[in-house]
Amino acid sequence: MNLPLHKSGAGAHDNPPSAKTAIESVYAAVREDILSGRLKPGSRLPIEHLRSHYEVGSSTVREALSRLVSDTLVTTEGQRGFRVAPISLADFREIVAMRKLLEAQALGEAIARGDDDWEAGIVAAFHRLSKVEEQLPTNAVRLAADWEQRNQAFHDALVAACGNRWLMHFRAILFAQSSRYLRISLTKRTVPRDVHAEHEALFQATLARDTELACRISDQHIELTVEVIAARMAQHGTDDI
Amino acid sequence: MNLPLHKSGAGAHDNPPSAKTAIESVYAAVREDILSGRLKPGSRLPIEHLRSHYEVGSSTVREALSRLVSDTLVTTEGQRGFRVAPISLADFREIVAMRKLLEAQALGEAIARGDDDWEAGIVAAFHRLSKVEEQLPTNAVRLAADWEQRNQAFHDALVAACGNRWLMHFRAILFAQSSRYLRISLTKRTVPRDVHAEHEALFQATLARDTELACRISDQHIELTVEVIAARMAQHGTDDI
DNA sequence: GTCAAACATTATATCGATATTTGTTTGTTT
DNA sequence: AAACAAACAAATATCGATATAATGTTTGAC
Repeated sequence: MNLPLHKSGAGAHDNPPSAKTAIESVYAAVREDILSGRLKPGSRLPIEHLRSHYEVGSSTVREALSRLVSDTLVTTEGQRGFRVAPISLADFREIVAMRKLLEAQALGEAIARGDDDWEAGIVAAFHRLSKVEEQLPTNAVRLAADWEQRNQAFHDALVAACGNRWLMHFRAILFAQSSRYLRISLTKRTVPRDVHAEHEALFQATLARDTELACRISDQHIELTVEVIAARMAQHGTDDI
Repeated sequence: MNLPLHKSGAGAHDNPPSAKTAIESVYAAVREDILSGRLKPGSRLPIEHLRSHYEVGSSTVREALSRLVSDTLVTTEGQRGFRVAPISLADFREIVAMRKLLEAQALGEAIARGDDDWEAGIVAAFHRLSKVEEQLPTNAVRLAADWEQRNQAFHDALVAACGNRWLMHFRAILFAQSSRYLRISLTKRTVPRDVHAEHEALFQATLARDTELACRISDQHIELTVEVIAARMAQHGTDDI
């Protein structure tokens, strides 16, 4: 967990805007702590604990947690308080299935509708991602956060021209859920995989406007994470709860 | 809007469970008021107003509204309070596009995995729906609420065997959004349409396990609502905001 | 007559205290 | 010793009050 951050305009997120109000600060902080795994899946989120930790009132904490509920990062039942949403291999498989569906759909629409600005955005994002992926083998741990940011930016750029806001919304939710799982595998690589090659192939196919090929690569790209996570979770014994 | 309901265990919803706590009561009530159109799209949701109306504290209202935010039925920006999520024809078109995608996917998986219980559930739900659709032409207004409930139950039954919880979750969100629009057209029918025939075709194709046909019918079934809503919204001048 | 700045008003965001509920421990009974 | 019940402890849900920001209005200048 972090140090108190109330009224410090920090927070390098794009999805939850800038975080001006106290609720938004706590929302962003808890969200980040969940995504990063600092708050363990299934663990309780005691109000009083968070309240003193973030130095805010209890209602503020409750409201922040409430907003995380429908993001499905936090659960709440009856009168038993809040919990970090649990994870499981089965859940991850369902997330992956959905991501394949939505990502392919978004990619197809983006390819059909994208203009020159869209292409330029992809080129730029791919360049930034490539830069960090070159050094990734030697400096994996140090660059992990940077890579994750640029990876997301690249994938966002690919579908930026997709006109459907609902598709983008659901896609963002699933991406956040995925990253909870993927951070498990960031530190130690169990399944060999040339991620950069996948990204490059996706990059080429998209700019060539080859929808069918791009979608096929996207599917594989997402599907490959399953093996990685399955291996890690089996090894950790984290496959339930 | 409704009468106060705090601590009265009412609420005929299934999605938001039974509503035991005050927050859940307010959540369910506001949700229903939004879906039914009693709370107009884009209108403000002043805390004090709701507080006295539902006879609860302000924090309770805030928390209930917060949970509606990520359901995308309520919006909130900065320090400007809460609003009912706006509607627009463009938004509805995007919802429809997503629903076609997800409904077809869910239907396909359900057909592939469904067992006898699944079939039985469909038969029962279809029977219940048919009963009310027979009388619909003569008694449209009186049966509207009943029809809506059974219609949802039927469509839920069709995809009940789909194993992907995320798919079901997103589907439920979109269904709720849709119903905000569809209630506009429930009272007065502008575009002639034999809904029962569509339901029967969908019923037959699904039980025959003809995935391709069922998905095609499902697509058409959803797509047809666009014309209905487009006509109504143009006529109402509600196409923006 | 238009614009802008200070003020008043309204409503939001936030807080800490209180009342219920849940979970646990202790003590009693068969 | 096991099962049950009552009392205790911890944490949640809820409340109303206060501080703070946003909005609307009046006043004053150009």
